[in-house]
Amino acid sequence: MNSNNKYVFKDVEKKWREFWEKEKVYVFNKKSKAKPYVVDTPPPTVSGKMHLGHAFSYTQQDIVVRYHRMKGDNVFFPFGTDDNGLPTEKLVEKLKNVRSTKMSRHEFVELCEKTIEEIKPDFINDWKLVGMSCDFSKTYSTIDEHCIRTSQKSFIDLFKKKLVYQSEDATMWCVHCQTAIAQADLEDKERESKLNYVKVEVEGGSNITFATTRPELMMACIAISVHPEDKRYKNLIGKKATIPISNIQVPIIADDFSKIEFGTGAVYWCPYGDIHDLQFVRKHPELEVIHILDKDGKLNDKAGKYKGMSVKEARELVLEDWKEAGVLVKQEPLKQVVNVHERCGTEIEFLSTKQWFIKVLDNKKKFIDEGKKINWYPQFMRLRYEHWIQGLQWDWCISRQRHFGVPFPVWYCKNCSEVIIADEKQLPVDPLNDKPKTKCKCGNNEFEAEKDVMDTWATSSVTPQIILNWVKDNVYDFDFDKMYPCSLRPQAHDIIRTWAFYTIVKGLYHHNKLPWKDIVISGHVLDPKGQAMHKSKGNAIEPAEVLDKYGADALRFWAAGSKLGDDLRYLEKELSTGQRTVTKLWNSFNFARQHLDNYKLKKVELEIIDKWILNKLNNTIQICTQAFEVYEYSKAKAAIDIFFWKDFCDNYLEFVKYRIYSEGKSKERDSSLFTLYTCLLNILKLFAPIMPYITEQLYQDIFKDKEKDKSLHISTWPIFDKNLVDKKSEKIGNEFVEVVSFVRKEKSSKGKSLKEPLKLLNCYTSLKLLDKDLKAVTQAKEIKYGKELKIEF
RNA sequence: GGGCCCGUGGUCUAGUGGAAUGACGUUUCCUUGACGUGGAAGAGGUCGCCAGUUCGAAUCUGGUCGGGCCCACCA
Repeated sequence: MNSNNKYVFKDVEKKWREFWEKEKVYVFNKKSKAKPYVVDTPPPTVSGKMHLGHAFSYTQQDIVVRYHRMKGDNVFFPFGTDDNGLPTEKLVEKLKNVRSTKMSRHEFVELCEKTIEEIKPDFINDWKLVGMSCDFSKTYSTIDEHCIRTSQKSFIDLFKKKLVYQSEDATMWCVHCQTAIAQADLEDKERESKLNYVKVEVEGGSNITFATTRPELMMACIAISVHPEDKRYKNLIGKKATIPISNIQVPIIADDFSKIEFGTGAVYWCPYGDIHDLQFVRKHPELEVIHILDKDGKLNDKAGKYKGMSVKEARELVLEDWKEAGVLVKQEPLKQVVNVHERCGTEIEFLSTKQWFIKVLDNKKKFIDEGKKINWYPQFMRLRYEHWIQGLQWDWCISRQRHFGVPFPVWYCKNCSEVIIADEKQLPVDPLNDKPKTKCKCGNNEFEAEKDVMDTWATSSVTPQIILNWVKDNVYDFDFDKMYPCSLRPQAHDIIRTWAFYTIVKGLYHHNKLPWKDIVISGHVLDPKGQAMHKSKGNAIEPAEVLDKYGADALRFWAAGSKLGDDLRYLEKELSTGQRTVTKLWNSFNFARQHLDNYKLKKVELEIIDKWILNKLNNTIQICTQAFEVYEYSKAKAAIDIFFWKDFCDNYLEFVKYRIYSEGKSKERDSSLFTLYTCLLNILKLFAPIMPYITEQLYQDIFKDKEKDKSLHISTWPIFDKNLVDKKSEKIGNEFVEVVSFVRKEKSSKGKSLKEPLKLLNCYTSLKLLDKDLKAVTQAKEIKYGKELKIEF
């Protein structure tokens, strides 16, 4: 390395990435007796390419994990991918231009497996490029045998504990994906709708007008309700109304669900138009539900002339028919918020189907109480968890009428319909290919397989069990009972209601123990205007571009700048700040190494200025350590950044140059070299979690022979050294800085160079001890000590 | 409608009771001894608004306006 040496981040990153892998620097050491620190890493959904949001949040995780590793914890930082279920199916459909509904299941599953194998290596590599210190020696996939085994064991355990049940009832249904979905899979969408007022005849010659947004369900109408206190309709309660066109006669009943003020106060009920229909039907068991909608969203036989039409088509036609019949008396525009399936944006319907559910409603209080025992960072994120639970209206529907997912370990007896659960020893099981180990209780040996697959969340909610070897198949070499729970769950805030919640549910149900001690919630990356980044909006930035232009360390430096849990805008200029920090490190260490090449660390009597900077270093170590302990990586970053750039480079290095360059051996020079060495090494360590590449390069260049650790990243985290604390030197040093900056200001305001000599400097008596330093730094020919601060050129 | 978060120089941001932090931008100056992707100095803020608590409020309380997110939504 010489002064013309430029830092080429691409070469450096590649070199150390390969080194870390070869030397197994991040591989979990099961023989270590240190305290284990297990990270329940989020398995990213395989989606072709990493996006900037990933780079952002995974970097933040990696930073805190690297701190723990250096601190001496025995870190297990696994890596897996989520690559089954609806998101994967959607991806494969898009990449291969196919529709799963138009293929055989077998064919489609094979295509999924093949496609995933094609794209996964590059996908995982993106995580390595940003410098993730995961143990990549073994990665899991949520559809591999180990995970299927774990997921199926989870199901069986819940089944035995009667925490999972099968039910045939109205459930939320996506007519596009043609599967049941869970409450957590919903998203809100505002739409312009019309409230249609329809006048219908009532027996005895009177009439009633109801208002509806869903004309298409007319053929399924089973009742009209009015508020019991509504004076307008009191005399109609109990009578029958005739729905036009269909000529169905329905009762007019009293129900306080009908609001007197909304619409006309009269509601027509066509189960299932929305969730209220369910509640209504349960309240009125005497009414028989008419199922009019098929799984594909088309109206069926019971829809009469509207049979075969989609909801949208039927809506138009019914309105036309009503208009023609003269019963559509009014239409008013209505802003309506509807629930849509988050994966495809399709408005959900309610269909009566048979599904598997995990009980959650019965234990809301327990989940909330237990949630309080987890350390949430930032703390307020716990409220999102609690509010979600409070708002839950459904048990957790885990069955999906899809193809590529973990199969239920379930058969049905062809004779008596008994549910047969697989034996735990035969997992993983595919009921379509395998058979139960024993006959049915009724003696029959013929079975029908459960064809549904599990929702991805049903599997990703057991990541702690997956990584800690609950199924004891030794894919991961752990004693589950000793290792569970994990130390940390890092994740983003949008999946608190799903991943965090479901994982807690499973942990409590299976082990009656929370899955982790800490949960750290990260934010999202936004575009420069503060909008969410979406490929479809065209404002998405690819990490590959950023890595190519600025390097991983600069990207990480940027990601470390957001406050814990906060969203962060992507402003390109902030990447160059990171890049400049890398350059500054490179240059300052480049300077220092000329003087440290043959230096051996030895104890010396320290100069006051050296004690001053070591005090600052100590404070910085303390601030960084405390910040990292509570996952406040951005505070740690700010502290080390200021220490390095302002205190160390701008001040300290300038203060000691004259001693460093002085000829021959001297106490003063030795003191400066000791301090230089100590500061530099600790700066590297403090920056190591944030910028692993440049720091490793400098460590290997300058310190490797002297410090012995094969990698900076498994060297020890700096410890606050009481012996270096010296309040008196700190005070004098601060005064010294004050005088120096006074002199700099005077020179600057006169347009003079900082090297301009001074004829005379008047300064405080307390600095008399620093006469040599002052003369060297200010270029003063003569210094007079007193109470004044004054200069003469 | 309910809840949570936020509102600090042109932009972004630190700061939960005691003289307003840093970055970017901007202006002036400084290049023989690591770095001009640098250094020094300067300009620029009624800390959204109003009221209250306090000796003292960016910080606490109440209200208000504005932005973001989550949840619920009326047939």
